[in-house]
Amino acid sequence: MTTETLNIREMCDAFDVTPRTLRFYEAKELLFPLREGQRRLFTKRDRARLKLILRGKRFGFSLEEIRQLLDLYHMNDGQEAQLSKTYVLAEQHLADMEAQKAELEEAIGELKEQMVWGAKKLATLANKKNAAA
Amino acid sequence: MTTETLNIREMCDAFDVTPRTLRFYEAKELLFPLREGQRRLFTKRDRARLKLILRGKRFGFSLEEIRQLLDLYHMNDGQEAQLSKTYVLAEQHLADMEAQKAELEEAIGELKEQMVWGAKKLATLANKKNAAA
DNA sequence: CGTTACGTTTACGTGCGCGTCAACTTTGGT
DNA sequence: ACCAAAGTTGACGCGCACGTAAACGTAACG
Repeated sequence: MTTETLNIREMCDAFDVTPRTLRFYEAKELLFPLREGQRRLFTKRDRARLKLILRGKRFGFSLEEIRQLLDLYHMNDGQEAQLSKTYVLAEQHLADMEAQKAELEEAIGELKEQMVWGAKKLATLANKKNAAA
Repeated sequence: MTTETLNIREMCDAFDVTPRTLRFYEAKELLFPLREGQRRLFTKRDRARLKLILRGKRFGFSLEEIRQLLDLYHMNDGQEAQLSKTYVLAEQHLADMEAQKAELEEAIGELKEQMVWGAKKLATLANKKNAAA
């Protein structure tokens, strides 16, 4: 094994975030790096979680929402109550994401239409310039 | 024509936002309501823009990014330089949105997998309870 | 043994997207 | 004429997601 764990700098470089961000996420209980003395060691688990965190952010979820979602990807030892609660949460998130996907597709379609329109407008302007020359 | 323009309350009800939000968007030059005395009158144009604003927010764009995007849907009278600049911006936004769509699909797939896993776990726990009874 | 590099905690600062008064004008109803 | 409802402009406040500076630890290198 080359690098079982990453120190904070390696972690930052790997995910293009700042140390502050990683410490902040730890304080918010989104990450749980090991400690070597007082230094943080980020495990494979932390890397998987961070990937999901950054993805969630891109989808517009708050860190608190993401924290709850992360539990789903960590349903190892939970009791049934906790587990099914997490499951329900995941269902809602899934619904949100599929709604967002639908809206995104609609928005992409509309934006493309507008761009076709803009392209035509640009073409006519270019023609006028040529005609004037 | 029944209601050519909406006052602030009607606008709020129509889009489920607060007056503060509408005034804030106007201050940020995202909306340009007419004035009847000092009161705002929101036109069809404002309604179209607000719809796009709220959509943009759901996709995680900042108000400033949205403001620039809105110009595309308003390419009426611009000069060629401005227009082609806006077009380039739109291309980037489109690329962003399609990337987001791809990632969203991936995320949906992964989440579904995890949920299948969670469902199985829940099933085994339910079985154990029945067996104990 | 110093100092340089990297990491740590603590704490205050910042930009965004509004919320929430306060004080005032304008309008419609009785 | 009066009052309440609705709207207006400041101005300050707040939660989130970090940025940033200060003061300190420690490990390694020359």
